[in-house]
Amino acid sequence: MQPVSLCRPCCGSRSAPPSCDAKTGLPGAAPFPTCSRVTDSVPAPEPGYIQGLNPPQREAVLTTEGPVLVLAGAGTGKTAALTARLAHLVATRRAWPSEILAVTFTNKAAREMRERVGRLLGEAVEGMPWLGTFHSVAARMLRRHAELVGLTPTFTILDTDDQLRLIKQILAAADLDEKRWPARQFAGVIDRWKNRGLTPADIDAGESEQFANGRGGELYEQYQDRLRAVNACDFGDLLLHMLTILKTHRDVLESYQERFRYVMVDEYQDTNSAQYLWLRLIAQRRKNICCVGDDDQSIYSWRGAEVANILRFERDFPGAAVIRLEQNYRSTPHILAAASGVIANNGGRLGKSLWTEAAEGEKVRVVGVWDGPEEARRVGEEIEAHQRNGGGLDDVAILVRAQFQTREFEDRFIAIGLPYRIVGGFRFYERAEIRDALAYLRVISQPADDLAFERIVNTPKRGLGDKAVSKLHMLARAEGIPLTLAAARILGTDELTPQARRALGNLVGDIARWRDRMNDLPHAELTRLVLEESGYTAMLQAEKSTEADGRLENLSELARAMEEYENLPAFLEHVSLVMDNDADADAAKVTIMTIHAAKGLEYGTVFLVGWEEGVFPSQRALDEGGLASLEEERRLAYVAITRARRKCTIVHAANRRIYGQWTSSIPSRFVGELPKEHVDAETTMSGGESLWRAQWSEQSDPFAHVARAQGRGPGWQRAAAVGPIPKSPGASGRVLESRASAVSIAQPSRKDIALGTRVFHTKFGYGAVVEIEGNKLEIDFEQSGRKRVLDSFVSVPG
DNA sequence: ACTGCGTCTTGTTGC
DNA sequence: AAGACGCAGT
Repeated sequence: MQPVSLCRPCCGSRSAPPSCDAKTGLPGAAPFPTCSRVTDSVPAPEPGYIQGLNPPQREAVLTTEGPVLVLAGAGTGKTAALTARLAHLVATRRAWPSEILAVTFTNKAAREMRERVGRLLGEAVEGMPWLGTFHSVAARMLRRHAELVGLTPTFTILDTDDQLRLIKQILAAADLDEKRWPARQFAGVIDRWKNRGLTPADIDAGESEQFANGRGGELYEQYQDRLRAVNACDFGDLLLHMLTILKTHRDVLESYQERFRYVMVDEYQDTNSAQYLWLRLIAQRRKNICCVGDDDQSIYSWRGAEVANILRFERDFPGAAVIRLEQNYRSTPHILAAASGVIANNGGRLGKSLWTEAAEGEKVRVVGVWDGPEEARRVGEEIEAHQRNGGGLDDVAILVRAQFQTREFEDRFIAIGLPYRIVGGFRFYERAEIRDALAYLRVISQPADDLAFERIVNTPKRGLGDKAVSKLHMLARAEGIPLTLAAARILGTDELTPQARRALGNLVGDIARWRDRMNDLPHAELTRLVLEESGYTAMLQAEKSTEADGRLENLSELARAMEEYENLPAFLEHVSLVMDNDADADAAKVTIMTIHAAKGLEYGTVFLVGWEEGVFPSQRALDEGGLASLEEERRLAYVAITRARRKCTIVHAANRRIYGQWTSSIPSRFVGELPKEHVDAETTMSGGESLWRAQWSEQSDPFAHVARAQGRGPGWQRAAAVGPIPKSPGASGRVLESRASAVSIAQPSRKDIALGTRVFHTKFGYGAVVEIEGNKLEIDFEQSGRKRVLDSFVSVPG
């Protein structure tokens, strides 16, 4: 290991650099062990993967030994640096591709990295078996050691749906009221435990209190037992089980510590505790771990991500080199400044200042529209204009906060014939027919998969209802065998009605036959055969609706997709881990997706829609998460803006239908946080300004005079201001409440109000405070009953 | 055992 | 508003 090419790691400048540290100005940057060898004045030719990298990027690539934290702002060429680093490690023979662990969060990111490394190195990437998402890498490891946690290597990975059904069964068996203790909630509790790396044994009484009056731990254990019994894992288990194995089996841990000479982690700010512990165990020995991340882009705390992991990296890995990538290659200065202006409102950041050499470009536009449909119309028109100017659709994206917002755009784009693609949404593999088909395949390849069996036992209808299935369950539980086996055995008894017995007999026979054919029939063919013989296709054909036609099409699409995989298990693995499905990525289309899904991507033209209080930031974040979740929403805004290369348009609507109710809304506070000098605001509703004015009439809008004095539409000013809601025709009391909670975080709560305080409200009169939640009060009014109001609207008579 | 109807709840983000 | 769920009817 003595590559000559490494001898010029310092910034790559032609003249001998003074020192790396001086150049980057970074304290604690690890010295390059090879620097001293730069002696001659004839530099070796620079490898291709280094060319075009800026000094800090080079440093990130060439600082191979020891812990490295790369703080990479949005659009700073993080992936370029990461892939070059990978290429470098391989090209200089520091490690074989199979000796590098490289984890990302999304399959997209993993795929991209694989492709780029491939391009840098030629064919050499063939074997990068350990490049993938946390979950796919963990699954791969777990399959090798499954028996250490009581599974077989063919275990199934359950999706949320299966998981929920299993939990429901357990809660029902425990005789818990499903209303009082919803399965969803318990799923959340389990998830959080697993994210934190806690097994049932780690749940103490306090933790256990989180569910069912302290029975949480016990139920968690039952759930895990049940999973093991059906030879299955949920997502959290992939990591948790591996963690358990690494902790309890020294030999396994050491083999991985030995194997992985280098560890690289993308999007480090998104790691949860389990992932963090897993990484730390593996990297502990060699300490060659390079984490890349951006605390400002941490947007997955709801999934257990701990920003703390990145904030404390230097403490975890003493002597870590910290490298900042701050030159942005993506966006115009206006866009960058807008994003920076918003994110500057957050506290506790590591701090980075992005800069760019790009030409100034256009300011960020803020557009106010009347309502949701008009928003879609406006965006549609602008995209058509963009097309007329020769712009391509592939370079345009519409980013929404939540999935439900895509609907409006979909409707509109269908109407005007604008090609679009919705990323995420109703994912292919989550559709009922696909899940049914997969369940058949799971039953065939995995005899213990009870959940799959339950799913298909009566789909299509074959007269096996609840009664028959519960008898099966009883037998299975009594004998401790999987349902498929119980089914075969129950046929020999007279437990079932003759009709049910015949139906079940057929099914059992079918499954046995299909299993036999698994080896001689290509799996795609097998799928077609199963769908045909099970009567599933017939069932859909009988429906004769356009919907059913679509489903049939989906099924043949499924069979086609399978052909690309080596065998059935490989395909099933792919399905359980892969969420994105790019069926027809070829045609030029506008992309509609959530901001979360857009992380890591970039587009020339970006529309950020629905920037209204309650939508973005989302009402839920405002209600439950306090400041922390508001800041996460703000980071989301930062991610959103920084997706744009040249053109960023932010849209907010004055009225929107949410959960079936028309709601009038004020612009998002994030709109108000955009630095004015980088923004062009316009309020172009089809009704013109007058309509806006009429709506937000002065008499009911105490801020109208402020707005007018500023010469802007009132909504604009209100983004930052906090006040009562103007009455609009559709506005109801409920709107007022939700608005109140929307702004509550910005205000400190009052000191002069306590439970029982008698207060006065200009509209509702006198009443007593019965509940205080931050600055929201619940007041029992003498005249008008109980209401929730903001404390700033009441006075204490005295 | 299945179907249709009415009632109820429940509403983000995704590996 | 939409989907899940429970109930009664066939």
